[in-house]
Amino acid sequence: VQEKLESVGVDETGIRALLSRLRVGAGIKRSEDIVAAGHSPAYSAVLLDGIACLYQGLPDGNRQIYAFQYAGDFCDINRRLLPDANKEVAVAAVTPCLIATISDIDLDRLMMQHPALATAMLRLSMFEARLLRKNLLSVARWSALQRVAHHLCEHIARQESVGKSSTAIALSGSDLADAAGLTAVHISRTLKELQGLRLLAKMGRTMKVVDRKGLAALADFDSSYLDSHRLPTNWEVEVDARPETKAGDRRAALPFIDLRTS
Amino acid sequence: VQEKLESVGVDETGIRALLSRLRVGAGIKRSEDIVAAGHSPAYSAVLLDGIACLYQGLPDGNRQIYAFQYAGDFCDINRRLLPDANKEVAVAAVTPCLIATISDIDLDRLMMQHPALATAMLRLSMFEARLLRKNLLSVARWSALQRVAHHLCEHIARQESVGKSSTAIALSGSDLADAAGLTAVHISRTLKELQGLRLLAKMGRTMKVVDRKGLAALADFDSSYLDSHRLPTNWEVEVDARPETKAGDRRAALPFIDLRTS
DNA sequence: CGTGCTGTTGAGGACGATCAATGACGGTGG
DNA sequence: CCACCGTCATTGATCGTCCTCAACAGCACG
Repeated sequence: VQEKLESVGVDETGIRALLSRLRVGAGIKRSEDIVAAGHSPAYSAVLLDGIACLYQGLPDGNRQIYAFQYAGDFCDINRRLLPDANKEVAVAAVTPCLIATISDIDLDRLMMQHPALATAMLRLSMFEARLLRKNLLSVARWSALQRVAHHLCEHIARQESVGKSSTAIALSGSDLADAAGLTAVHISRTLKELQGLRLLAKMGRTMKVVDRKGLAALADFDSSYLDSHRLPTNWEVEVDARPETKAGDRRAALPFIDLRTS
Repeated sequence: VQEKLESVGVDETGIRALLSRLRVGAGIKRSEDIVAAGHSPAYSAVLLDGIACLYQGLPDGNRQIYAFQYAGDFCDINRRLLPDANKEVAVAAVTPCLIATISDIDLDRLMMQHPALATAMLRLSMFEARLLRKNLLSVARWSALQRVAHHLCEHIARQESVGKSSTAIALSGSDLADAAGLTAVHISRTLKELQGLRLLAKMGRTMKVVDRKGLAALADFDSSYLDSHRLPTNWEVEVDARPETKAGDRRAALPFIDLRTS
C-alpha cells in the first residue's frame, strides 16, 4: 500500500521499519471525522484506502476544504509540530476510508533512525504547501469553470498516482463546492456547462471525465507539480560517518548526507 | 537578527553554527527579485531586514502573492527539496531588503549536525502551510473588507513578532491587491471604507491602523496562529546517544530526540 | 411510506471587475 | 529650480459572475 513512501525518497529499510510500526485501524464511513477538530491524539493517522479531506468548519455551518488526501497520505502532518495551533482544522472521510495509526513516539524514533524518513516528512509538508498555493491561485484568480476543472484534473491525477486510474469522479457536488469556494448550486450549473462543452458526462448519479486534455487545457493544468512528488526518487542518499564532532561533545557523530539529483 | 530561530526551537549552538555560515549579501531595492522564477541557485536566501513576498507571475501580467516574508524568514525553503517544480514562483522585495545567503551544502550539513535545525525547517514549512490555509480561507469565503482587514492584522502582528511595532502600513495598494486577490481599484475603495469605519487613517501617503481591535474583530483575526510560531520555544530537545544501530551498519548511531512540550 | 440528502432550475440582487479619466507624488535630468 | 515622466491612488459608470432564496425532483435510507 505504501509505495508512496518510495516516491518521496525513503529507502527500503526505512519503509519496512515504518510499516512494521503501523497498526491498521478501523474503517471510516463517508462524512465521518478521521481527526476531529481540537483533538490531539498521541498518534498520527495514515490513509490506507479511500479519499479524505483536510477541512475547517465555518461559523455559518459551511466548511472550507483545504486539500484532499489519498491512499498513503499522512492525515495530519501539520498537527505534529505545531501543537496548539491547528485546533480548528480536521480531517474527514469523503469516501469510505481505511486508516492505520502510528504512535507519535514510534514516529519520532523512526525519523531519528532513518534520516531519509525525516527528509521525507519535510518533503511531504512542502508538497502540501504547493497544493495549497495552487488552490489559492485557483480561488483567487480563476473563474468557477476553471476552478472546477482544475479540481477534477487534480483529482484524476492524484487517483492515478496511487494506482487508481478511473475517469469516474468520486466527489459529491457539495464536496467540490466546499473545496472550490463556491456554492453547491453554482457547482451544479458549472458541471452542466462542462457537459455542454463535452468535457464531462453524467451517468445517472456519478460524473465521468470525457475529454481529459480539454479539461486540462481549460484549467491550465500541468500535472508536473504532482509528478515531482515522485520525481525525487532519483535522489541518492549516501551515508558515511564524518569526524566532525568536537571532543567532549556528547552528541554522537552524525552521518553526512549528500543529496544530489540523479 | 535571528532570534527567529530560537522561536522555532533551535538550541544556541545550532544558531551560532548557522549564523557562522551566513554570508551577508547585497541590499535589494523595492520590486526587485530576490529569487527569480525558474532560477535555482546553489544557495538559500535569508531575509535579514525588510519585507519580501513569495509570488507567482500570471500570464496576464498580474501576479498572485502567496505570502509575505519578514526578517528572519528563509526566502525559499520550498525550493530546496522539490527541485523542478517551483519554477514558477519567485520572491521579490516589497520594501528595500537586506539578505544573507547560505550555500545548500552548508545548510545540508548543518541540518545533519544539528537535528534541531532540521526539525526547525520542518516546522517552518508547516508554518508556511498554515499561513497559506488562512489565506485560502480568507480568499474563498470572506468579503473584500474582511480580507483586507485580515491582511493588515497579519502584517501588524508579524512585524511585531520581529520587533518592529508600528501601526504604519508598509505595503502599497497594489501589493495588497495582489495578495488579497482583488483589484487595486477595489482595494482603494475598501481602504476608504475602512477609514469611514474609523479603523484606519491616512497620513498623506501611508496608512496607519487606528483601531486594531476593531480590525481584528472585523477580520475574525486570532493572532494565536502566529504566536505558536514562537510558542514551540517551550519544547525541550534532549540529546543522548542510543545504541540502536545494528552491527555492521555503516550508519552511525543517531541521537534520539525526545520532544515534549514545556 | 415518510424522511433526508443531493442535485436541479428559476428569478433577483450584491459584490467586485472592468474601463476610462484625473490627480498626487517622487524621481530624473535639464 | 523646474519640467518631465512613471507609478500609485482615486473616482465614476457600467457590466458580469456568482450568491441568495425558494421550490422541486430523484434516490437512498430508515
